[in-house]
Amino acid sequence: MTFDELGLGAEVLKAVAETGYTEPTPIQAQAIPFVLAGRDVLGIAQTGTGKTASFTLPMIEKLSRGRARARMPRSLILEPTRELAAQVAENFEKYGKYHKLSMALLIGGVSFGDQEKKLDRGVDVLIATPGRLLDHCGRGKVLLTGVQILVIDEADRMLDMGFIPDIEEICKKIPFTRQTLFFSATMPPEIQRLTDTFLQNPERIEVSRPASASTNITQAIVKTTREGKRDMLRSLIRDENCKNAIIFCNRKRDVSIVAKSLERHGFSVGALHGDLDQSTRTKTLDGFRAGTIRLLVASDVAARGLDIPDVSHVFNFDIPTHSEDYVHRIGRTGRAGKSGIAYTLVTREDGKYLAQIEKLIGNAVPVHELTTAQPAPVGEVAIEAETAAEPATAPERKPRRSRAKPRKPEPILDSEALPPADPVAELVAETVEHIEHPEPVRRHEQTRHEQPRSEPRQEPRHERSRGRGRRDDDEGPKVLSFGDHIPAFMLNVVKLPKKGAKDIEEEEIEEVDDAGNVEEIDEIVEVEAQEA
DNA sequence: AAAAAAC
Repeated sequence: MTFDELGLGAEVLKAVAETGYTEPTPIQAQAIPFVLAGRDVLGIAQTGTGKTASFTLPMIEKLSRGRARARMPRSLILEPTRELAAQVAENFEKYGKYHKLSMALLIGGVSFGDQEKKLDRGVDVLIATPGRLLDHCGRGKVLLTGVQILVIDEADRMLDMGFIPDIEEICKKIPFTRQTLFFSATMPPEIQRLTDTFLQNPERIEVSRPASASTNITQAIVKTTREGKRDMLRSLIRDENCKNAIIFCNRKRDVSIVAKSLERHGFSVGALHGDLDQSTRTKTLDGFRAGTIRLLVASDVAARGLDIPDVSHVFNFDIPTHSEDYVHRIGRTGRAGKSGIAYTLVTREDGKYLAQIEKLIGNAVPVHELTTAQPAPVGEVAIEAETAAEPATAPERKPRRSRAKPRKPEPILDSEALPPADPVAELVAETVEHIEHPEPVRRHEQTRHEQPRSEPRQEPRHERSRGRGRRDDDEGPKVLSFGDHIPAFMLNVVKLPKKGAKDIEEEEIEEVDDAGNVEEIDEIVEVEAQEA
């Protein structure tokens, strides 16, 4: 089967040929003729199956006839994340290079000005995330009554993210005479219901999963402890001689911390999550694609759909708590016919998540043992930043002002240089730890204000906004309904037992120490809270 | 339990 047989025009075929693709993927082969024929399509497929081109190619073909009018786009593609939207836009540019199609990318986090200018000039293809599109609609800058082709991509993810009401609102603005292409990786009942209302007599096309739990991705779990994760990660990165890697964390805060930690250890690293400003997100992703950033520490914003052809490794710094996400995350490697390696750090608290993952993929994930206990000398490790030799790559430490507790001195020996610990003794120690402190309470806000402070410091906003924890010497939250007076009972804070509290405080400091600079981490968290 | 998406 070749692309010529699908009914696409010469210009599109030329653009496809120039990218080097000769053979359509199953979803392309099946969907393209139906899209060209004007049929609604329900595509059940994940990214990595060539799904994007299965709608962009025939859309370019269809839109090549006709002209756009101001503020009335002729087609609309909805994507759940900004990065995916940008990726689809690139796809259009690549395959539409021999057509004069105008395109606008409407995503949040960037200025309205350019987007409005493009809309005014009239666009053939509008690619958008729901929030920003509705914003433009509300401002009267775009009319959807001229949309002839609507694409709803990654529908199940839109559902996960709570976008369905937005999608329904957007669909109401588009005439029924449109052609609708609807893509989803899975078909939960809620999505099924949507297809019944959005689609008319659709052609259902289902393609098998791309190499998810299959041959070209080698998977393994690596046993570690919560405290030992960053050490273990570095050992793995060195051990594996990674070309590049995506490192997934479950929380945005941990993305920042792990990225800082790796940076401090001289690695070439970038961080990606939804609270970073869009220009940083774009720059980081471009840098990773181009190879100037070798390690990408990311939240699940990068778990699905991102198409980076050449990712050698995926590390799950945190095991995903939703087993579906595991498949998506590891699917960022082993793409475009390449092989990939996916390691998941697992602690003893993660057992049930691992069980769910193994159930989903249908087999047990083997345990990986480190092959070296020695840290590689910095200069010899390819993946570490070229500038790693000069310790200036580590961010300069600002003096700590927010904590009275003195820093723990740097250990003389890197922990990796120590002989491997006796696993049995370790397990016993962990178990004892666990029995002594059965609840790993992490409410450090409450422990912090027991520490004397050298100078008053404003509580980071995320702590204030959550309303728990309060220092005796600050003003406290303003509660409007009580004026400035706050009844005493509202200021009661449940005190943790002294011993437990101390342990937690120490753990927090250690964590942040390794990550680099206490102040900086606090600032990051604060900035994130403000942006959220 | 968390992430994502609008100012």
